[in-house]
Amino acid sequence: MSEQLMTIREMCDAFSVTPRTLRFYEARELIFPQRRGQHRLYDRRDRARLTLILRGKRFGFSLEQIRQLLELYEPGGTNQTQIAATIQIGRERLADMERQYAELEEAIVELRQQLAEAESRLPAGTGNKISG
Amino acid sequence: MSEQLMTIREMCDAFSVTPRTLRFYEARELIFPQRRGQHRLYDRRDRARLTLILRGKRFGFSLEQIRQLLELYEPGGTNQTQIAATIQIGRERLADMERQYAELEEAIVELRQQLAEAESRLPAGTGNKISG
DNA sequence: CGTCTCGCTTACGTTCGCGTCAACTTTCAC
DNA sequence: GTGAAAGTTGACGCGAACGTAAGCGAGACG
Repeated sequence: MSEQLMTIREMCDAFSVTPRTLRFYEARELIFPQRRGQHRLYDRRDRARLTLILRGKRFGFSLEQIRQLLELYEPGGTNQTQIAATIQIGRERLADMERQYAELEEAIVELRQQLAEAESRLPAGTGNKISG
Repeated sequence: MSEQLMTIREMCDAFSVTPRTLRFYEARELIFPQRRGQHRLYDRRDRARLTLILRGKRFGFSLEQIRQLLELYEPGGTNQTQIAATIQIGRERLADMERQYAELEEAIVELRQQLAEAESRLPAGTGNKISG
């Protein structure tokens, strides 16, 4: 039971995606489910990758960028040059994310200020639902 | 000179966008440059809005979401219902951003770990540039 | 045996965010 | 004035990331 294979429908329900999406990711070589005959079967690795894919998307990365990143999580080849290249890509994504992190914090602070200001223009208790 | 009007080209150079982009944002009602005859002129407000637009995009928001958010930064109408609705949208975006912030931190930690692990598979000093 | 459901592939359609002409007008330097 | 540069409005095009419909097996069920 360490493998726990899932059908495409089970995957869709678990991750809230459509079959089309999973097949699309496979076509773009982001996941590689095994086949039982014609049918796809997804194992733990596939689920881990899908988790990373969906997360990457939420951060605004393209599927191609995510595909490259995924190589970091799979010790694909032992080729030194290849590994170094993958690491380089990982560093760039990391830098992106750190920039985004800092900027996001700033934006959150600003938005909170604007919200507070806007709320002050409303009479007390006008559709406000902060607690409860 | 408190207004400091800029032409479309100056805006493009300042924000690294194309004229097409600025006209597109205007068509979508995200910015409202004044006109001198036919030509557009951008003031401080327009620049502030553009800054917010580009920032919002980096966080993965759609232009429509950004447009709605921008109303927060402009005390547009005094209609209470309208203001309350805008605030509601602002709260939702803020929640999005806070979720994203937390998730981003987690992803950064994970990616750092993966990078460290991958780097350990390389002989020391193979294209590595950590301290520059 | 028929038919239902699930999944497969192929292929065209769609939305978003612009890029890229094309054809004009406006402005500015000289 | 004249010509080049800069700006304008359509209109069509494009890549990314899927949606959607068509049509074809393969099993399960009664």
